[in-house]
Amino acid sequence: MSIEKLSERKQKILKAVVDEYITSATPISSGEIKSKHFDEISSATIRNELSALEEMGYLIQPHTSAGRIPSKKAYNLYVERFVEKHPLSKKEVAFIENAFNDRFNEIEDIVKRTAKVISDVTNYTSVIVLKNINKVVLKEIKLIDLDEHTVLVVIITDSGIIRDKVITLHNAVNSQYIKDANAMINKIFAGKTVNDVKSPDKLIESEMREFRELYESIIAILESYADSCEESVFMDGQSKFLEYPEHDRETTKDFLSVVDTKEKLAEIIDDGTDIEFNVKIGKDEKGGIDKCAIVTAKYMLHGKEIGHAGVIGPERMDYSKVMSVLKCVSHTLDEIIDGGNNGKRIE
Amino acid sequence: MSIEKLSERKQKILKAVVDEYITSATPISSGEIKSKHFDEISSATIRNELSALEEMGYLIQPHTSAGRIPSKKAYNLYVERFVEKHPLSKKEVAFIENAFNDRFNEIEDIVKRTAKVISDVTNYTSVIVLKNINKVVLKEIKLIDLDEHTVLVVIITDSGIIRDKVITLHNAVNSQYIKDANAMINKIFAGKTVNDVKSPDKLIESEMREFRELYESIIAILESYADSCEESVFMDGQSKFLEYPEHDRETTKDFLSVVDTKEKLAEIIDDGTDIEFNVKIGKDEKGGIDKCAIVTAKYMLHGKEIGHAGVIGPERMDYSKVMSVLKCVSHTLDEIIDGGNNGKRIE
DNA sequence: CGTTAGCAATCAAAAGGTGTGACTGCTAAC
DNA sequence: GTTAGCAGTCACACCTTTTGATTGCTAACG
Repeated sequence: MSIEKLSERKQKILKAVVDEYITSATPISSGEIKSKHFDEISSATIRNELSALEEMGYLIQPHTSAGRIPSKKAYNLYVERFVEKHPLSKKEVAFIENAFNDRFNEIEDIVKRTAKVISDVTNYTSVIVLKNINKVVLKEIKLIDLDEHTVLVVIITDSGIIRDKVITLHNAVNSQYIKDANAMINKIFAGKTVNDVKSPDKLIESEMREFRELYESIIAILESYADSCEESVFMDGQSKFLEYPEHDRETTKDFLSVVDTKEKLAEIIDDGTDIEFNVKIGKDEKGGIDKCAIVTAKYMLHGKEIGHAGVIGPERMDYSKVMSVLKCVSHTLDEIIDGGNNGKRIE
Repeated sequence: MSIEKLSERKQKILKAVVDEYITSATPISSGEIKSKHFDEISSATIRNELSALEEMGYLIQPHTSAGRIPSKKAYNLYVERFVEKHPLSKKEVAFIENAFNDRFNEIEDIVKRTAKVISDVTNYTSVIVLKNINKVVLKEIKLIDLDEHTVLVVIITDSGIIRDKVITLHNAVNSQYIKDANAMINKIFAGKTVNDVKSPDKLIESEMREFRELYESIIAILESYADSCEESVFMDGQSKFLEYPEHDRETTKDFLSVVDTKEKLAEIIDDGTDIEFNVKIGKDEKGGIDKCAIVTAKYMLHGKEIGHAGVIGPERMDYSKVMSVLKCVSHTLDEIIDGGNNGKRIE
């Protein structure tokens, strides 16, 4: 799999095969390439080159009398070398911008729209995974006594995301008790990550014995918070998966079982590597879906990673377009959020 | 489609056809019925009866030399008349009880488990829709000033479900301002439904002009709250859909496009009718999925409807089992929640 | 030596033909 | 009303043939 030296012409021919296959999904013949890309050389010459490319593992012949289709190796090379800037049409850019050009309420709403717009413009299934919140740092925990048996717990993190829950205590408590508990809890939790807090140590437990019931409830809330955040996965355009004929029953089943467990999906979309774009072609030990390509992009906000957006489609997906769309959506989001219009109408 | 008088024997034969078809998914012949259900009468007689049932629209013959398959009409009759109590095996009941016999944190967690257990035991795709919260009555809105530009808004409803959000104000405010605003807001909102509040009238707007920014933010939160609650849909076992051979490409696409838009799905699962079980067979003007049956059950808690749970499978689904499972899960949930162990380990 | 034309070889996919078996519908007798 | 018996039907499986696209090879060409 080292970088073999491919002659200029071989590269051009290989690119031609992939380009053609992306749109036609049928094996590409030497004649087709000649007529559409290389009218100056004969089909026989192209045949020789194709034969060599097959030898090198870039092309596959389904059967002797068929044209060639690209191998995974070819797609990987294609993504690495041949994906050029795909200028989106004015219509497409307008469509993307328009999608956000409307009142929106909160993060969830924005994310849903983002998923929808990506799926609509690319015509593939889109997935968005919000960053695992376990790494978020707790800023403050507020306890507010509603009455003597119920307390409202509000969790505030450094990213401003909060969660709350009303808990019911078996023993009656008063305001002072709550204040004391609050001080103690903040002393322990403030500045820690949700993950740190999830597995409390014995020492803390003994310190908190006075507020045992309250303390345990808070731990439970944090756990549930961490759990629920782990799975903030949004999808759109699932039904588009079946618009591609190579997605047969088996592949669709595979796709659905990945989609079914959000954790698996999140792992695939956000695989921990720190690069802008990631392309996974086919299925390997580390997951993926057979006969499918998954293109993911890291989404940033104010220099911080906020999540990953991805697209699931056939191996022969329109990589340039997908990448351009992911980039354009990212840009648009940036501008809108930076506009500070959070929660207001954009005008 | 009126209730035609079917002789006892016709009914028995029709039931036999449906029962057989549910397990075999192949057209049922007269001989099969004779050997498995009616050894006392001849296949010729059964043929005559089958012929009559076909005439009446209960059965369909894919072609002259094939057996018969049930029509939608047959399924509807079957569900109405022949679905008997299907005693779940001890293993199944234990499995269901076990699923909840563990620490769980909050409503979302319970719902996810419920979806999973229903899908696992029935082997169909499960869907749970939590009741549209728009009908929930607002009990109180609490404003808590965090600092002079940020206020925490907490919404408390009669079902104890709350939501909160930190809002940022452009103009600095003090505690007294917040207190006044809080009083005013409660005067207006308390006792109303979220839906009522979503479209405020002019009069209120003029009353609130002093607190305009705050007021508008709260309306926005309520709207977003209503929106997000409308879509509390949970699914499990999507990939099981393809385990049924009659679910071809077209049907799967249909299924996925319903699943794709949670609103559509929610509408199908919770169609507003006030009956315990609802069975939708095939697709009609009011939605549904072609070649599929959707069985839904109303889930109650303390006499109040909390949502609907449903199962999506082939038309020939095991209706008795599905209904029994839905009932059993409902029971188990009831017991666990009534145990008051909300947020604690069950022992 | 790379390139090319020409041509036989290959093979999937489509089209056509045949047999088989599982049913039914009908008829006539019970 | 029920039944046995039998002819009729038709999907399905299997095979063969045809078609057409495409290749690989070879020999000639510049």
